[in-house]
Amino acid sequence: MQSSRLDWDDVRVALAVARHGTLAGAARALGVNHATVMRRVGRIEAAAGLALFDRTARGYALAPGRRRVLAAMEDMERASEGLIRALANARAPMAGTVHVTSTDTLCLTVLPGVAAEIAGAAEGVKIDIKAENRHADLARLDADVAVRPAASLPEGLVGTRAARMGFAVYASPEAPAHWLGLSGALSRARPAAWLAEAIPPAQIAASADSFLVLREMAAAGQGRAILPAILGEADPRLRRLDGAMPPLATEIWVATHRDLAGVPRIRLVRDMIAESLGRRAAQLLGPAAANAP
Amino acid sequence: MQSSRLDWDDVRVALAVARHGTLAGAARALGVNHATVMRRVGRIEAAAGLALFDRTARGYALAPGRRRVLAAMEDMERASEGLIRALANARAPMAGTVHVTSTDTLCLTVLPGVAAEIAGAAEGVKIDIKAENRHADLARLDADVAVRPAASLPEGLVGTRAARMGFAVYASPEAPAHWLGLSGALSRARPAAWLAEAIPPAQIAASADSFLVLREMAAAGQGRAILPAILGEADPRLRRLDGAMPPLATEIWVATHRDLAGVPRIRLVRDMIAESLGRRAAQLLGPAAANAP
DNA sequence: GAAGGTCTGTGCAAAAATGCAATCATCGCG
DNA sequence: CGCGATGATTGCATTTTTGCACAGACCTTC
Repeated sequence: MQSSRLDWDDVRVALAVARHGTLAGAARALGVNHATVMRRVGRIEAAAGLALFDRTARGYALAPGRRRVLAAMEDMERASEGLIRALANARAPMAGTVHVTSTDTLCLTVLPGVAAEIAGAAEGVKIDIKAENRHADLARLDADVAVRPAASLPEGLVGTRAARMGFAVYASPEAPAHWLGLSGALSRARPAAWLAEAIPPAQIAASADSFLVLREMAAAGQGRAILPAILGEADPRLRRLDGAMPPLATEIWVATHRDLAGVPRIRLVRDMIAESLGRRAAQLLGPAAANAP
Repeated sequence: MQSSRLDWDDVRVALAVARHGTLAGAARALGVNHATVMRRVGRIEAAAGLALFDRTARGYALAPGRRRVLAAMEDMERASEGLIRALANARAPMAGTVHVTSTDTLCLTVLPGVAAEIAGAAEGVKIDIKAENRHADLARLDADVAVRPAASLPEGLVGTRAARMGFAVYASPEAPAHWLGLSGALSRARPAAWLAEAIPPAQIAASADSFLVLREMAAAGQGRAILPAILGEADPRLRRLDGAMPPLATEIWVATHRDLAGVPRIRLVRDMIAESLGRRAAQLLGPAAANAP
């Protein structure tokens, strides 16, 4: 093709180099010779009229000031993944409903956006979201896909850690001194363990088994609530109290029953949810819990 | 590279074939031989495991049921354009503020989204939006970029027709019989001309010089208002009255003063606004005005 | 400080992609 | 119905790309 125009496929190798930091590593990942990778990086830089990498004897490092360029290349990668999904769907059209269960927090924040993405990618696949704060249904699994903050994955389920949910303490600006407790299903969550240790029961004014309810209680000035960052940060009525609790976070698992993992449409939905959550990782983790356990 | 994996650059040629409908036409557009185009289409179909085109002796037609695939390929193209912009910006970093003027309707609907896109693409470029319903400032141009519904472009400005703004009649469900008029700067708009012809002045209950004000008046049940589809469709308080007015639409121009058209950051903003408006063309035109003059 | 490993960079031969030109099919038009 | 135009397809020569092998640089480890 023409020498001056940007070869889209070169973007893929530039991305691999940016990720691995070396020509050799990128070459292994791509399954080609490292000389090829070097020449194609040289070609894309020539086409771009600009150096993308700093070359050292130890590897290729992304040149300073190229973050936006890298982000644009990642956009292309995402688009290519969307194309691959569209092709898979055209090859073997999927249809049917996939039942997704998650906590009420996630069902009201990120999952609707994911559902819209899926509707755009696979014509016949509908997703049905069921908010369910109990953990028990993970084993019974009357849903096809479960999206759950949890320390580990129960036996019989397969899935991935897609992101981490960060927690922080939030309260209305009047800043009451007492706390709001976590009851019911929430009492197994990681923040509940800290609360039980650090805060004497006398300081707990009220409690609830839903972060959404806790958020409203906190906004009404009833106390300090431990909330997922994604809930607390978005609420203008609340302020984050940074020193009140050490950074805390939990893995978010996206899982299906082992027997269902092979069903194409279920697999598609699981993968898209995991990918979409990964894209929102920073938002889910929040500013306070960057280095939490 | 590997034969089974999707070559991103092949997506570009598949897109060209889908657009031109023939191998030869796509080859001309890409500046390569048609034999190359044919072999690369064959390759991407092999990699996809699926035929994308129906081959006839008259050309290549997109196979039925491939609309989603085409849309995904267009997503990739958009991402590649974003990459090219990011590269241009990295090559010659732009900085400074671009002043954009438009009608209050557009300033409140599509332009904020566009501004966010620009902020994501070019680090140092800020955009300042000024709502101004008068047309006079097009000639003086105390802004850098003007986004205006108008029949034609005044002398001294250069730009493109980016989309079309469709109009329809909206009213609250109580459906009053009388109308709301267009005054001030709006009296030059195309819907005003129809209103002056078709509706006797006695039937006009009130008027305003802003579609936003007219929308509120209509929502309050004060009469039937001619509104841009993008305003009327999004408002749950309003219903569209389809037979009340023939389909009507106006070109939306995205323009700069000729002397400023060469300034890189201004050119960038103008092009991104035009592209972004084009992406929202259906939304701007609305369901009623598909075949309006 | 030598040895082993990893990495970049570069000739050279093999493989693949491309351009060219010829052929065949189809459509529109006089 | 023949004629010209447009376009797909295919064989072949050429150009480009890739893989391979090797050299040199740098780091880690013993």
